[in-house]
Amino acid sequence: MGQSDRPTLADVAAAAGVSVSTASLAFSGAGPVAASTRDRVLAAAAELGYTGPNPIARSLRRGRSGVIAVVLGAELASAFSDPIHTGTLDGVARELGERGLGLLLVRSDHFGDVPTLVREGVMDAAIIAGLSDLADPVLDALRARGVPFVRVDAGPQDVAGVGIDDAAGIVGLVEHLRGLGHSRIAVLSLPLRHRDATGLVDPRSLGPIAFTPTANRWAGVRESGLVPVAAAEASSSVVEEGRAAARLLLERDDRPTAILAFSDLLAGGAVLAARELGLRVPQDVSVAGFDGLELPWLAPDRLTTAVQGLVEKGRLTARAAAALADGESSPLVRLPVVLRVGTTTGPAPA
Amino acid sequence: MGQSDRPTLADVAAAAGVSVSTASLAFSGAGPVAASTRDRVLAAAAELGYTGPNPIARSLRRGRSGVIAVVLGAELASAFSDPIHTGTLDGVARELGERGLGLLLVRSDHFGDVPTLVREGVMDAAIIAGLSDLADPVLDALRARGVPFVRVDAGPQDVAGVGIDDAAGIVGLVEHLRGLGHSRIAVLSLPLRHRDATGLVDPRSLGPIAFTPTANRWAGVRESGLVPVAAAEASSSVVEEGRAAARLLLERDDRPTAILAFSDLLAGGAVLAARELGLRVPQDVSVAGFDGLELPWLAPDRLTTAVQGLVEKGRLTARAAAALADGESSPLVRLPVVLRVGTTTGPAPA
DNA sequence: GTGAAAGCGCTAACAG
DNA sequence: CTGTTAGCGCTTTCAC
Repeated sequence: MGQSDRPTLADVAAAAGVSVSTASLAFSGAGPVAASTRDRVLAAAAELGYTGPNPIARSLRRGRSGVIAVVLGAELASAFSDPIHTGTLDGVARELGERGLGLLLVRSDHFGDVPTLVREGVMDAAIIAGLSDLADPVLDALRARGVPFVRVDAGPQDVAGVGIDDAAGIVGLVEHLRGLGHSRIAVLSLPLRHRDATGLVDPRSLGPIAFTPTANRWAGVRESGLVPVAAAEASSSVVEEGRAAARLLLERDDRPTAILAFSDLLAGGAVLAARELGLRVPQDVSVAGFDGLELPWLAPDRLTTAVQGLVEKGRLTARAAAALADGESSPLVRLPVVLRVGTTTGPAPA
Repeated sequence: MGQSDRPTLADVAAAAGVSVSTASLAFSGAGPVAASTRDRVLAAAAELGYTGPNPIARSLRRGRSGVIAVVLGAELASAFSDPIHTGTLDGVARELGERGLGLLLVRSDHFGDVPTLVREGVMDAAIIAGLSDLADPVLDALRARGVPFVRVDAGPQDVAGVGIDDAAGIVGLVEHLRGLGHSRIAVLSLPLRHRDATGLVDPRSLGPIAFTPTANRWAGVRESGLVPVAAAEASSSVVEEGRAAARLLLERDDRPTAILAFSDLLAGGAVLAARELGLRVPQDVSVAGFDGLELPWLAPDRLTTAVQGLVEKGRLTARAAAALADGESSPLVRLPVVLRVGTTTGPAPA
């Protein structure tokens, strides 16, 4: 069953009594071939069990592989378990699949070496998801190879790529909470830096922020003019850490009347924490999230959140990467987010 | 920044004043080269910005691509959102990454055409996840190409591949429930067939089962000697459908004292359904799942479940695929599952 | 230790 | 419409 003894185009051509180039045309359709000739070639191919041109040889000849790499920076140690990543990845996979482009999936541990595949893998372009630093060695390796790339969640430094309008989303949420009369609002932040632990932070002096979405969302907080009464950082965007961080916020003496969480998983954790502390949501405390996930386990509650189109973001990113692979340039796209009011936010308690 | 005008090994060889073959050896280390010569070659390479042999040309020459395809049968319309799939995929990605093998991710819609990538993508072997039918056109296409493949969750028909001991897991769960005094046990099944709707089913006449894990788990039910008092089928393994299906079971006149769900997501939904109906878990009704997921949102409860090693399953599958790519054969492996008793099962009510 | 030569399987000019 | 020719960039015998 090895791949070694498969027939080649030359075999097919010989069997059909035509030249290799004609046989090639019969398969690619990229040139005039008499119908009868083509049929003869295809018949010979079927006879020999030839299933089509060897894609590697084709790639070598064409100078293009038709493969886009997706590099997952697994600082979360869980790129696959974060619905934000998988949602985007789904969009990427759909778009590339429809275009007949291959998707080479590469895990990068970020704290380890540059993956072999980044240095030697076959790819025409790359999509970078979840790496925080423009000076990342992975990016350096790609630059050295001359492999163009786009970043998901493009930061302010980027001139190309796809991102969402984080800041506007946060501003919308803050306005929503203010409209409900909330003045004591706490922020439950996504991680600020690698390896940070879950804990309270001072919202007035955060220090440098390593992750673009986190930075963008804090920018939204500033833009909205909100001065949080308190802030906590979760070590990663998972329910457990959201619960732990929210607990720190809710056990303070000056308990906030609303928690603005930077992700829906964190917000979901905050709702659980509130319930555990005997607080009613939203009567005693309102909770808002970000991303627009469906969290069926929160039922009958539904999160108030800023909805981003994950699949769409993935598709656009894939399209950008395909453009780069074609030698075209692609613009910086910033997708809008839409406020979705659920049942977890309500009027501020008196 | 195109890939087109990159230096080749010939350029490097010329610059270093050696032959191409020597330059090749300097990079691959697969032959005797004087240290001084090698240094000269590497210096010339650095000078020219040559980052190493073109992987496509190397593949063509070697007749191997170093790429393993992972075909996701997306009958769930959600291969990425099911933690079972992503967990396995994570294991596959880790193992292949460590071996320097590429992972070509291919989505297959199952009801559409065979994806172009399955027919033309570059791969030495393939891993099939989530396709139900051995006669699937995707598998036919791979066979025609001579691409060897392994299936995740290998069925009884398979002679190779990796699976888990579903039946033993179910038997263990049934024994656990029986040990607690339960005699009225209902089954909350994974989908039996494509496009089935969520609803009650007759456990004594299920008809043909299209999905291997579902079939294997029902086999476990039979093996345990359990005659369920009722059964419901969920249209997919998600919390919502588990909730809906469990509701149907719990609203019956002869309410079961325990629900045995075929997946943790379904079980989680069942816990929610019970709570909504004012039933205490486990005092009024016990719920057991399967898979061993962590569901932090169920806190403070923890599911009683049969734990499978998802990452390990992925790693073994990848190892099997790598063996196939090397022309070796690989055995059928069936991984054990381990009963984990949580807080959602307890003594049967009097 | 190093070089020359052959060729992996295919496509794209270019002639005819 | 079809055939001839020339590589794509590399690895690998095989001589020297």
